[in-house]
Amino acid sequence: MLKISTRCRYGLLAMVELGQHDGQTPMSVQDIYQKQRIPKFYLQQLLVKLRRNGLVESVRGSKGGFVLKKDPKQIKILDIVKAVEGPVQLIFCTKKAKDRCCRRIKECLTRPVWVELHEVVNKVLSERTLHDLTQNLP
Amino acid sequence: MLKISTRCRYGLLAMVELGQHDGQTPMSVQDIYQKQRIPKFYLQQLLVKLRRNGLVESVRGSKGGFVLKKDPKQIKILDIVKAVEGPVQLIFCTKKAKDRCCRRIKECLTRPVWVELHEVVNKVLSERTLHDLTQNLP
DNA sequence: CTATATATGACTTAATTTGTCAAGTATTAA
DNA sequence: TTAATACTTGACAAATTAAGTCATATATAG
Repeated sequence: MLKISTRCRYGLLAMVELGQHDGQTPMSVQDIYQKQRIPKFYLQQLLVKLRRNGLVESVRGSKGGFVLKKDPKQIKILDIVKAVEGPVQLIFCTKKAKDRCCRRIKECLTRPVWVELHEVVNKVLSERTLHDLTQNLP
Repeated sequence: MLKISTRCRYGLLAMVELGQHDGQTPMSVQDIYQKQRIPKFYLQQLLVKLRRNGLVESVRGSKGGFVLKKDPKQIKILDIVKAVEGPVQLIFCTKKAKDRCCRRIKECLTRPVWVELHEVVNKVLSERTLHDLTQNLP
């Protein structure tokens, strides 16, 4: 429970790798694989998701690969997590989805903690950027 | 990823139910089931875990059931979560288990976010108590 | 004694995660 | 143009974890 999935870890690792790279020439899956030893086919899948979510750009053909699409300062960690995993929903009774829960009063007595957790996690993930990680700044 | 498991939700629901109860006479699995509709056999398992972790006391035999073992103010939500699920480890490279990770330098560039998440989650769970929930206080 | 409860551990079933593969399409260096 | 390189897609399989059930044993109030 509440474990960071490999999808997330790998996804962030790949992004950090791209962030460390020159920013001009594309890095191929092979390149990233050689640095991080993330299973190649799996990594590829994740990169596709990152591309579809506008975080990286792909360059096809020989010498192709992937490049960050934005300034690392503009890339929230939350964006990366969402890209590879979908929205971070610790519970299904946030404000937006309130109708899906709380039919029983007692259940709602437990809700505040989960909501607080949900908020605090989303806060951290949306305050930190890729830049924070590649620059070793707080 | 990062979803609250039913074990946690059920476990906390059961504890809240016990917290709402008179605190003297035991509540049977059946009683809790009737309030919360948590699958009976599953609930039982969870209660056994809560007992083994010193959060509830069991009274066997007719009119038996479960009672909170401590003052709700002394019961951290984290205790409950740990009881039903084991330690909350978002990642496996916290200070204590540092040796199990970070063999690759780059991987550690991603570590700070996960550590921060880990800490923030554990903080919330250990600051909130059962009493906070049953009393609707912040 | 008996009805009611918990205790325990094994066992299913379902869902999710993680990872692989194959066949195809696109691009470019040479 | 061609060979090499790389991305695209969707299906699939293995492994792990979560969720839920059951049978049997043990304890106790009345």
